[in-house]
Amino acid sequence: MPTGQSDLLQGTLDMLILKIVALGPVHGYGISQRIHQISREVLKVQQGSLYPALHRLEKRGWLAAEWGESGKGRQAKFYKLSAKGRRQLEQEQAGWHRLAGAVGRILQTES
Amino acid sequence: MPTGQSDLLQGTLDMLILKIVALGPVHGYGISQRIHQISREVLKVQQGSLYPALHRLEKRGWLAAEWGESGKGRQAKFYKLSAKGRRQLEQEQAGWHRLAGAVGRILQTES
DNA sequence: GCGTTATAGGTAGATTGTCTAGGAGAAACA
DNA sequence: TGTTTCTCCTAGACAATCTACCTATAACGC
Repeated sequence: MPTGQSDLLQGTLDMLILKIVALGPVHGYGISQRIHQISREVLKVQQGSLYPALHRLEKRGWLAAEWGESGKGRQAKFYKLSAKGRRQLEQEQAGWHRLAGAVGRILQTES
Repeated sequence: MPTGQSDLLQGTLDMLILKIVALGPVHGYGISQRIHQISREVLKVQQGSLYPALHRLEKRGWLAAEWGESGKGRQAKFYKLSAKGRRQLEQEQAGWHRLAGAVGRILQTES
């Protein structure tokens, strides 16, 4: 648990959300489920982290929200990626690979 | 810049410090230099992050400090890894691989 | 009918880690 | 003499996540 009490790597949540939404419109609850599933139960997004993050991303114009009907007959807020959000996702992915690669190099250093 | 204004991936600093110290005794200033060099200038540890982190790690018993002479004729505080610190490093490395792998799986997901 | 679980949205406050922006002193170099 | 480099440090701000809570409806077991 590098982040102490965290179920995530701090700073990656926005990128993960953008990525999931890029796969197609989803509602918030579905985003947390997909992150959990695709990560094979490794990553877990708490609701107290998820919803503030979604509002943050919408406010920055990276996501657009629309109320609709979930597959289970309930009202849900569906998010989709804006063009700005897609550019942001690309930047964040590039930054991730840069930083994760650098961390990897340090961890691999011997003697 | 996944972490916004950060030069690091939040939560990895302790692990990086433990790893560098595991390579052999070093003083704080040297740790930041080595992280910068080994990461090929990608990672940069600010002094305002470094020293609090070192004190934190020492307080937790993962590092032991001792004053000595740096190669440049100056007094410097040299850190070495304790047995507890070595175990902690192993755990943090395992956690890193778990989480970074999970993030990677999500980023690789297609359509 | 009743309680529980799952689905879906949300907020408030605390914690924590890192950053910015300072300060200090000694050595080396112009 | 002044500037850069080396080495240590702290205070306060900021941002992200967590815990803990709230609401409401559908479905299921009993």
